[in-house]
Amino acid sequence: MYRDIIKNKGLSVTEKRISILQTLDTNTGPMTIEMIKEGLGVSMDTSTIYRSLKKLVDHGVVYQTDFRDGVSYFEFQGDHHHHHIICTQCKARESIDICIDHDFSNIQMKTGYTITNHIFELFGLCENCS
Amino acid sequence: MYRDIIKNKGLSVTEKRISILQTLDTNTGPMTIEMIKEGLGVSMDTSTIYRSLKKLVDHGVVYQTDFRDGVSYFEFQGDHHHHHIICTQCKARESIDICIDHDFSNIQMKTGYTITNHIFELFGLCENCS
DNA sequence: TATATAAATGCGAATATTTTGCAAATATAT
DNA sequence: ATATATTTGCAAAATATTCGCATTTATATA
Repeated sequence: MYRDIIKNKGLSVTEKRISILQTLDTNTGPMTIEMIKEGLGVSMDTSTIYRSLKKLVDHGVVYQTDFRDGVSYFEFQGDHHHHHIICTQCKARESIDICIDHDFSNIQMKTGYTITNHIFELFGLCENCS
Repeated sequence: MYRDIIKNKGLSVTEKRISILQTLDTNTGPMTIEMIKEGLGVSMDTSTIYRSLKKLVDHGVVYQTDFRDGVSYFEFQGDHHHHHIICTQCKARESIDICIDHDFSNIQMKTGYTITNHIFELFGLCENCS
């Protein structure tokens, strides 16, 4: 339940935030703010979407990523999340089901940080563009 | 030699590009476009810096990353490059000398992509902000 | 359940990074 | 040395993202 996910992170539970999570979870693949705004049933101010997502990302509920095309992308992150590979020429994009080591406890120890989320993306040339 | 690095990637060798690489290599830590512009001895148009960096990044000569503060960061990438951990609250940032598996040959096989570069960054709360 | 405090939201506008088109200059290949 | 392809500067435009403030909504405590 989205309500619980939000609550368990110590965040305020609002209808807006639930809607955002639902929208991300329903759609497959990363969404931009614009896409989320359209995907939502309800009307929501853009700044609200930005602010909500920032909280959700910082608490590891949503995966935020960057495909270097000038916009941020967001994806619901249940227990898993996946990464992507992007063609720097034609901008094609695929999900990859790997496979970086997500155990960051060493780094937490060394740095003293509490790690809540991360970004990992691969770039290159797709088969056609190679 | 910067000249050779550029040439070996099949890119045109220009004084501008050499200067950019030199600037990145001289300074320690990730630089924004603004920082690069100031760090350069010579005058260079902003769009030239952007365009040059795009090429250098796409060919794996420069590491481009995103700390989610609205600007892109660039770092010279010799044989190594390093990743970072960023505090989502106070924006503090440290380098980490790990340690993700940089052997992407499996993924290249599976996807057919030729991987030229990637991004990997950790986010969380630093000791003070925890 | 009612009340006080804290946090989230909408609105409007501002900020500033990044991109683009075109002509001139420079690099590359033959 | 010449022709072709690429890069650069200039100036302007596009647009994602952020911010302040008043209002509404959520949370915690009695």
